[in-house]
Amino acid sequence: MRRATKIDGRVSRAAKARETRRAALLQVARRIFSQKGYHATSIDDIIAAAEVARGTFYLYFESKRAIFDELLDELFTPIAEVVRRIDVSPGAPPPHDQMVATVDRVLTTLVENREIARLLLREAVGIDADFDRKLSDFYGRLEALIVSALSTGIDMGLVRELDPQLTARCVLGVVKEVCHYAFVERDGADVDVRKLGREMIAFTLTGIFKH
Amino acid sequence: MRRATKIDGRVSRAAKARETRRAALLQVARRIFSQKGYHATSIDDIIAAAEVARGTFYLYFESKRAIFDELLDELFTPIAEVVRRIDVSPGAPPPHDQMVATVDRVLTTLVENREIARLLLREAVGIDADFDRKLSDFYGRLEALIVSALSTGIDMGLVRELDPQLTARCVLGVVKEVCHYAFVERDGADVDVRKLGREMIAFTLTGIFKH
Amino acid sequence: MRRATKIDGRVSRAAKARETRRAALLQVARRIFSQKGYHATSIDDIIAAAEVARGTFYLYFESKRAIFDELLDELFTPIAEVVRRIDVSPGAPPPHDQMVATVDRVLTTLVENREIARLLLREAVGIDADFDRKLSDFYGRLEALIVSALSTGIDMGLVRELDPQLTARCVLGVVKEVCHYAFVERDGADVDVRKLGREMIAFTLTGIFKH
Amino acid sequence: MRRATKIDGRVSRAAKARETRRAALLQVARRIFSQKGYHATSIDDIIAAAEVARGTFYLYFESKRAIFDELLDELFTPIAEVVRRIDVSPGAPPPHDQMVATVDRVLTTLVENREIARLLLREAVGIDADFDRKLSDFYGRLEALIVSALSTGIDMGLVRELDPQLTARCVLGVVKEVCHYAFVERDGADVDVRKLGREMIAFTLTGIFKH
DNA sequence: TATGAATGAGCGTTCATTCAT
DNA sequence: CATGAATGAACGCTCATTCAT
Repeated sequence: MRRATKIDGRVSRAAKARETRRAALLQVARRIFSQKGYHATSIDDIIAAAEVARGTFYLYFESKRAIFDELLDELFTPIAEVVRRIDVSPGAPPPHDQMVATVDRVLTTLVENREIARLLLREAVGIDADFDRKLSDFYGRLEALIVSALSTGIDMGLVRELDPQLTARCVLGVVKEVCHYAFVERDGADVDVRKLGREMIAFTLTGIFKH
Repeated sequence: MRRATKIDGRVSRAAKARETRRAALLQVARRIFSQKGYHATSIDDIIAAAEVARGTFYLYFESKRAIFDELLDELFTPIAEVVRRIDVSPGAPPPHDQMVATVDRVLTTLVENREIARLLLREAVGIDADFDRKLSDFYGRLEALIVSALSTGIDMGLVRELDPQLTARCVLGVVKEVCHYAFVERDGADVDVRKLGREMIAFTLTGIFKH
Repeated sequence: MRRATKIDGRVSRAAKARETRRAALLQVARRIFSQKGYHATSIDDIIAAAEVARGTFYLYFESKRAIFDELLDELFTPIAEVVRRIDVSPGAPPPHDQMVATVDRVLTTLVENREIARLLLREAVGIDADFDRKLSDFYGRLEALIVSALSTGIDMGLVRELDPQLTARCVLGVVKEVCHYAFVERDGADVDVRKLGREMIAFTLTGIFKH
Repeated sequence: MRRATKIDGRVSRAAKARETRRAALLQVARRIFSQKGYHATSIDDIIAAAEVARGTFYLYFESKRAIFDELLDELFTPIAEVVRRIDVSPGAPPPHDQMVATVDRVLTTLVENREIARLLLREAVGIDADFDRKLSDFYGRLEALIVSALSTGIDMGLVRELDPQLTARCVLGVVKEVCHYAFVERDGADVDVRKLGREMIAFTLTGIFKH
C-alpha cells in the first residue's frame, strides 16, 4: 500500500507538474497570440517566452494550430454554457430579465477572458478551412439560440414579426462589433460592462427611434 | 500621318493588351484571395491560375500586398462614394428615404463585388500593421458618418437619447454581420438585397420589440 | 549612281544613327556603372537613363557583361598605347624623362576617363572568371613593361639589384592605390595630377628615406 | 553532483558539437567565397559543400553577409592586433627593426589566413554600402598608422620631406599589391615571406635607384 | 530597327515540425 | 520527460535575357 501510494504520489505529482507546464505554455501562448495574432506569432515566440525547449512544446501540443484551438475553446466553452442557461420553460424568469442577465454574463465572461476574446474577435478567419468551420459552428450555435428566443418572443407577442434568422444575425453583429470595440480596439481594461450591456440591449430591443 | 495612326494603333493595342492582362491577374487574384484568404494564397497560386510566369506578375503589381490592396480598393472606393452622397442640407430628401437608398446602394455595391466583399469581411486583420490601419480607417470613416447622422437625429428629436459612438458601432455591427451572412457564408448569389435592407433598417430603427 | 548615292547616304546615315545610339548607351552605362558598380547596376538602370527600350539594348550589346567589357576597353586601349611608347632604343630620351612623361600621360589618361578609371579600380574582381582573366591580362602587360624597364635600368647601372618582378608589382601597387585615392575616394575632379605624379615618382625612385 | 556532472558533460559536448558545425560552415564558406567571390557564392553552394540543410545554415549565421563579415574579421582582428603593437615610446626597439618585424608578422598572418586574404584583397568593394564602409575603415586605420609613422620619421630627420598622406597610400599600395600577387594570383602556398618582406621594405625605404 | 511584354531560373530567408540524445 | 540541433518545403521577389510584333 505504501508503495502504491508512493507511486500514486509520484504519478500524481508528475501529472501535476505536467499540468503546470501545459498551463504555463497556454498562458504564454494566450498572451502572445492575443498581442500579435495567429500568423505573426511563431513557435519561437512562445517557447522563448515560456523558457521551454522547442521539442517540449510538441510534447504538450500537437501543433501551433492545436494550442490555438485549445485557447479558443477556453472561451467557447463558458460562453456556450452561459448562453445555454436561457430558460424558456413556463414559470421561468421574465424574458427581459433573462436577456439582461445573459448579456451581462456573456460580457463578464469576455472581460474575464479578454485575451482570448481579442483572439476570437480579431482572427475571425483565414487560418484554415478547419478553423473557419469551427468558428462558424460556434457562431451557428449562438445564432440558433437567438433564433429560438426570437421565435418564442414572436409567439408570445412580445417581439414584432421579423425574420428570426436574419435578425439573429443582426443581434450577433451588434454583440460582436461592440465587443470588438471594447476588447480589441480599446485595451478592454477600463470597459464599463454595465453601460455596454445597457446600450446594446436598448438598441436591440427598441432601435434608435424615439417612440 | 499614316505612320502616326499606325503607331497610335499599336500603342493603344499594346496598352489594351496590358490592361487585359492586368485585369486577368486581378480577376484571378480576386477569386483566389476570396477563396483562401490572404495568407493562404501564394503568388504561385495566382500565377498558376493566370497561366503567367512569375516575373510577369511583378510586371503588373509591385507585390502581393499591392494587388491585395488594389482589390480592396475596388470596394472601398465605390462604398465610400455611395456613402458620401448622403445629403443633410435643408431641402434634401427625408432622412428615412436617404437611409433606405444608401443601404440599398451599399448592398448593391457589395453584391456586385461579392468576392471582394468576402475578402473585406473575412480578412478582418492580421495581414500587417499597415493594412490594419487601412481597414480601421475605412471603418472609422463609416462610423464617423453614422455618429454624425445619429447626432443630427437626436438634435431633430427623431432619435432617442443614446450614446452615438457606441450605437454607431451597433449599426456597423449589424451591417457587417448581415453582409457576412449574405456574402461569405452564402454564396452571395441569390441574395434578396431588398429584403436584407428592409430587415436591417427595421432592426436598426425599431429594434425587435413590438411597439 | 544617284540611287547608289542615295542608298549609301541612307546606309551611312543609318550607320551613323546606330553609332550615335551605341555611344549614348555607352555613355549612360559608363556613368551608372561608375556610380553604382557592376553588380548594383541593372539593365533597367541603363535603359531607363538612356530612354531606350529593353530589347534595344540587346540590339547593341550582347549582354551586361559585354557593355562593361567594352567600357573598360576604352581605358585599356589608350593606357596600353601610352605605355607602349616607352623607348629603350639607344638615342632615346633619358629614362627619367620618359618615366616622368609616361606617368604624366597615364595619369592624364585616367583623369580624362575618370568614370572608367573608377570602374577599373573598384571592380577589381569578382564579376566572373573571364573578366578576372581579362583584368589580370591587362595588369600583366603593364607589369611586363615595368619589369623590362627595371631590367634595363639594372643593366645600365641606374637601378639597384632588385627582384624586377616583385618590384614591378610594388610600382603597380603604388600607381593603383594612388589612383584609387584620387579617382575613387575623392571625386577625381580637383586632382593635382602633377603633384600626384611627382610624389609617386619620388617614392618609386628614392623611397621614403632621406639620403 | 553526479547529475550535474552528467549535465555539464552533455552541455559541453553539445556546445562542442555546435562549435564544430559552426567551424565547418565557416571553413566551407571561407573556401568557396575565396574561390568565387561574394556575389558568385550562393547559400546553396555553401550548404551543399557543407552537406547541411538550408535551415541549418541560418541556425549558425544570421545571413550571408553575416558569415562573410565574420570571415573577414578573422583577418581584420589579428592584423589590427599586429599593427597595434608598434611601439613609439622612448627606449623602444629601433624603428627599422620594428618595421621589419611588423611586416613580417603581417605577412605571416596573411599566409596563415590565405583564403581570407584572397577574399579581402579581391572583394575590394561593391558588396554593399555597409561593407564598403567597413573596408575603408580598416584601410583607413592602417593608413593613419603609416601617416603617423612617416610624420614621426620626418620629425626625427630619418624620412625626407614628403606628403605623408599620399605616401602612406603608396606604402599601402605596395603592401596590397604584393599581397595580391602572393596570395591571390599565386596560391599563396610557396610564398617566401622573408623575401617578400625584404623587397617591400627595401622598395619602400630606398626606392629603385642605386644610391 | 525598335519595342516592351514575357520569361523563369535563381536568390536569400523563414519557420513548423522531427528526432537523436 | 526534456532538449535543441536539424530539417526542407515554401515563400516573396529580382533581373538578365528573349522574341513576337
